[in-house]
Amino acid sequence: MMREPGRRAATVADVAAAAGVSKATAARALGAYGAVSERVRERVRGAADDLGYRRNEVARSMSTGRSRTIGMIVGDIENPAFAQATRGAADVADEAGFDLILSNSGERVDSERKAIDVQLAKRVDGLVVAPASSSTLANYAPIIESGRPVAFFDRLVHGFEADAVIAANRDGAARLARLLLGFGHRRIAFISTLSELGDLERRIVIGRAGEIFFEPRLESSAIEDRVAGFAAALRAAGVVRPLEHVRLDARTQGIAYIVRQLTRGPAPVTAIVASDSIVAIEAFRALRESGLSVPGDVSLVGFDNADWTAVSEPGITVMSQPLRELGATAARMLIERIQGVQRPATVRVLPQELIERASVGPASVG
Amino acid sequence: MMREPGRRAATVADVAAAAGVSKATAARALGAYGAVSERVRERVRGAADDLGYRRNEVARSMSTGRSRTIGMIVGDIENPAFAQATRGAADVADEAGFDLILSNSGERVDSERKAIDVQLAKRVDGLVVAPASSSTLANYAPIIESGRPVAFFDRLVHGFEADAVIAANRDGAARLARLLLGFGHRRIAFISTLSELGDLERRIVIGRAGEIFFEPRLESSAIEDRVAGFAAALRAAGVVRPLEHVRLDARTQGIAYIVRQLTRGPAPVTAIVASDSIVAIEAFRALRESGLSVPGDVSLVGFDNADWTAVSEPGITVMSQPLRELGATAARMLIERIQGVQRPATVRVLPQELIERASVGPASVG
DNA sequence: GTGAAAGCGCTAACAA
DNA sequence: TTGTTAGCGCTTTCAC
Repeated sequence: MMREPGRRAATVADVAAAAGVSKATAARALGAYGAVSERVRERVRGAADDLGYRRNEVARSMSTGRSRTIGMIVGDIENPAFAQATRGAADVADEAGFDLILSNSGERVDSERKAIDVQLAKRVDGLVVAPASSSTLANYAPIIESGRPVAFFDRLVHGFEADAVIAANRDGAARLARLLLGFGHRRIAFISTLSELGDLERRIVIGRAGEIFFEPRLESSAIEDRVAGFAAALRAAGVVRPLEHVRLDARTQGIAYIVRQLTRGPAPVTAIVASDSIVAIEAFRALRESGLSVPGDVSLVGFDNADWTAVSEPGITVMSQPLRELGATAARMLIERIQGVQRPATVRVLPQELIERASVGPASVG
Repeated sequence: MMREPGRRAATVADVAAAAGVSKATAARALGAYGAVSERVRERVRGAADDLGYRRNEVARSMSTGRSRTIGMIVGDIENPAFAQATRGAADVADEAGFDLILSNSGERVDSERKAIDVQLAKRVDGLVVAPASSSTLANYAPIIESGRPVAFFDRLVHGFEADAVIAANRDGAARLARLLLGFGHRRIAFISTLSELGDLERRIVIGRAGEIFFEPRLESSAIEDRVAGFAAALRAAGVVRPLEHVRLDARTQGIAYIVRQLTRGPAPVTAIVASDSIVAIEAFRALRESGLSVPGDVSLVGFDNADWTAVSEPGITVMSQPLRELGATAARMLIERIQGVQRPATVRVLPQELIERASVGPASVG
């Protein structure tokens, strides 16, 4: 039914009056809760249609304390990886009757905190977040205080008891490294735009099973796992200083600059592992502009099976991430919690898949 | 201040009590409206901090009728083009202190209607939407009835008086076509996954200035404009049946199939215009798999300057869309409306930019 | 099965 | 400048 813009929207009270019943009865009929007789229900529904009634979800949230909305915070929507994860979460949410409020953290801890505050203020029923920092527990404390659940995805928050779903980054990175080692590479670079710089060598810790990790932890648990897997594979192959060519926080200097630097000098790297598809594409361009051929002069592999990696020349060998599943699983775990399922905090680890293309070749002699 | 999860959240009333003032005064101090003395403000703020008070936006929306939230509905977040537009809108919204609720329409009219209903029920202050159909006015009527503003982006809704921002598609398509014509192409295909099939030839209308349009209109105004610009350029160059190789709704048959079909037979096309980067990448792969070289056998151009188009071999010549600006401008227009600016509905048209790469060559003889 | 009334947490009109 | 009071539209006891 057409209603003039500006006229006050119909409320349950209006519908109740039109149907000749009480507000409570009308609300019950409209909200599909409580018990209403068939006849009354129909009468109310009819009146609602006539008046063009649409439920005010704000008022409903107000009285129930629940909003049927989940908040999602990603590093950057524009990054296709996050876009896919968002899609995965959105589909699950939609299926379960939840809406999604989306925010960008820009991978900045303070923006993330603000985003969390805002979403909490909106009384989202729970949050799905790709933590901007794996070591800033303080950002997530307000969520717990609010009594609402949270599910992390893509990265963990060290020492924070919560549901999370991540990819098998350590294993994936190790497989990528072994692939390169198998082609005779020894000087292999690892480049990421995330996580802080610093004296990685001094922070490395070898566990009793020979596993490698860092203390204190890196900013992003995903990068930490990748670097650890990468380093462990190199070390297992006898490379003495596996961290020598690791470059984190690459945005500061610029990926192109770093690539140039790494591929020059007396002992240039012969292979590069790019920590995501954005690093990969920039590295790929930088190599090209330096007149270096892939894989002739330098082999290049990356994470994320971005669409361009299939059509570039050569195609890029990548460790594909279960992006949609990451988002979908996080949303699913969160919704379970919202619906009251009780179980200890769980971390799910999803496998990665190696997609071999043509960007890896034998190490050039040098 | 740490609060045990589960304990009731502090409200203005609690803060007021703790600060020894009335609820109204506390609310004024907290909400930064009305007049409060400096001393009282500080006392209230202090009490709020102690109690870990965080404002309940739902309650605020309830009483103000405004939610500081704008709804955005896109065809598919996973499509990088929408992801960029979303980013543009999100940044503007954020800057202006608004949040964004995001929904996918999946380019389906009924899903879109549901999404609009839900967002309206959430009492968003306004909507930014990429209409799933340029001719289904009914979907947007509820927005007007609700008294809330809407801004369309990327596509228009014919006959619907509202703010909108689109790209100069007609011009862009014509430029792309002229580029190909200049290389001697005459049999040029245009492929899109959107808009319905049907007897395009019979629907074409030539205006008195010689301009081309369709009656009834196509499902997507963007595609309509692109086809019209494309056809007009071909016709101006003396191509008798400019619509002969136009293929819409390509998802049904599959892009690969269509490409194979178009490039075979006695009079194969020598060039393809892909209506977006997803069509382009699939067409590119199909050509490759058919053993056809680009641009040797077939030239390929597209819309959207997707990242892969710069690293594929050859690089793809594209008409770049002002995606971020499309989203940002729509959000800006919407927020102006929300803030009460009065002006007639406006349609902004943003220019497209030709990025020439290596996917266009002389028409192969045949 | 239905109704009356209270209340969610905030803002806003009015009074002091 | 501050306080009192009355809602916003819905859900939810508690009676009947």
